[in-house]
Amino acid sequence: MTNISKEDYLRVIYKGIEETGVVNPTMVAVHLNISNAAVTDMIKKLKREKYVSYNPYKGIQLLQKGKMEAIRLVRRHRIWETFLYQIVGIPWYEIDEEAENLEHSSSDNLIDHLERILNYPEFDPHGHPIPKKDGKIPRQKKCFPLDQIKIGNSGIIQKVNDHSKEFLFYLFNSGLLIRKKIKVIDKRNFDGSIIISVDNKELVLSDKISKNIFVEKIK
Amino acid sequence: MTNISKEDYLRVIYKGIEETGVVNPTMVAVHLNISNAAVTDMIKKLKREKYVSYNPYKGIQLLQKGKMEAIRLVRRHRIWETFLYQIVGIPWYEIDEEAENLEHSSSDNLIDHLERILNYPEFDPHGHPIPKKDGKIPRQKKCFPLDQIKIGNSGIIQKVNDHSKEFLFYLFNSGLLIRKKIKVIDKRNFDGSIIISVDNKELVLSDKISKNIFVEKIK
DNA sequence: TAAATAATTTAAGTGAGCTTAAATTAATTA
DNA sequence: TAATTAATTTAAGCTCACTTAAATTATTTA
Repeated sequence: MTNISKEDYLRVIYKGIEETGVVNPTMVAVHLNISNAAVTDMIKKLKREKYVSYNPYKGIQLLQKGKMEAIRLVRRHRIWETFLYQIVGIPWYEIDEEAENLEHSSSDNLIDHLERILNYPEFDPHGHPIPKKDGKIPRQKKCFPLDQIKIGNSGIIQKVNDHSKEFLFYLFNSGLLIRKKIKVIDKRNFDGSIIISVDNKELVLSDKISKNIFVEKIK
Repeated sequence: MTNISKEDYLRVIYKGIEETGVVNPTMVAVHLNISNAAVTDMIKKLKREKYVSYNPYKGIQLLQKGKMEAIRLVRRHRIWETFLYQIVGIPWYEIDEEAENLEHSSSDNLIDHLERILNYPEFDPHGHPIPKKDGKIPRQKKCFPLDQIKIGNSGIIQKVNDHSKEFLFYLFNSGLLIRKKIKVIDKRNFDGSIIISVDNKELVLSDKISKNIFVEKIK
């Protein structure tokens, strides 16, 4: 048994919209690693309770109530990540899974305390904005997935979109950290991989990796 | 639905034994606020999985496996309480309920980090010992419930056994904190209440209150 | 020691959140 | 546009952790 909560569904829907603009039940099922039938059930419930609107084949939308809940959860998650990283000293590539556990079991009051201790940070260690208590989301720098940067151009890593331990551990060991400057040296069209330089070293990145690294363009 | 976990049962059994020496299903049901029948079910399961031994009307015992699990949970709980109090700044009378949420969703690794930050504390803010990683429990000062202290004698508050917000809030506002020195001025036999002095003020405490305050005797 | 009381167990049932398999519906492609 | 493919829903069923009510068993008390 998995026992995923309503909150998890809302978070996945929210992040799906944030990242790809549209979310359908299959995407939710894949992300939560459950059957489509289970998602159908839960969407019915979320719809009945006015968290989402939904039309088959047209995608799921968050209604006011659902968006608020999702943002509250995302806030809790990202504040925990920042706290675990900055105060507790958990490594960058482990904070996501710890935060995922804690986010469901912390009161708003506790989260506000953590935020104060951190001095009201605007971004988490992966570069994602931390929603304020009132739901406002800090403005992000305009940035692009690394695979869209042209040969010869440079950028600063501002965000990573995949939070799996393996992916982040790889980036960590390659020195591909937030705020690092990189330059695109070459691209291989046949497999989409990309050659970049960081810290005067050259690295070959698969398209799967480069699609999940977001950089701010610089001259 | 309440959905109390196996861990909660073990914790209640452990603390029951710690405090009164013996635990039966009814006590567990009362503490967890569920029906006796639910406890019967779970005890069957805990027994089958070798966490506890049990004979009707004879009480529940923790087996090695169950004791280890319970101690692990108690450790997590008390380290969180200490962390929330010392590092996060949550008030004394609120840490128990926050910790109760967090204790189920933190890895051993996270707990070890918190313990290090706290410099390996031996007691939590309520005066209870924090089990070490290896399961060892720090030695406590010999102490007695306040209602057993004789008139004219003094003591130092070392532990409180009721962690409810209302109880602790009352103690907090009366200045009855851990390490405080108190003296028993008088007792009323007809209702078991007791008059003590703390910080040069006199207080009347019901027997329900004084039974939950543990003091170390001093001359 | 029999009756009263208290503790415990059994029985039947509920709701949440899943599962798989089959059926339906929509979108895409030949 | 018909056939194929993909997305979605329905149906039936499972487990878990509860519930209440009734039955049983042990302990206590008169």
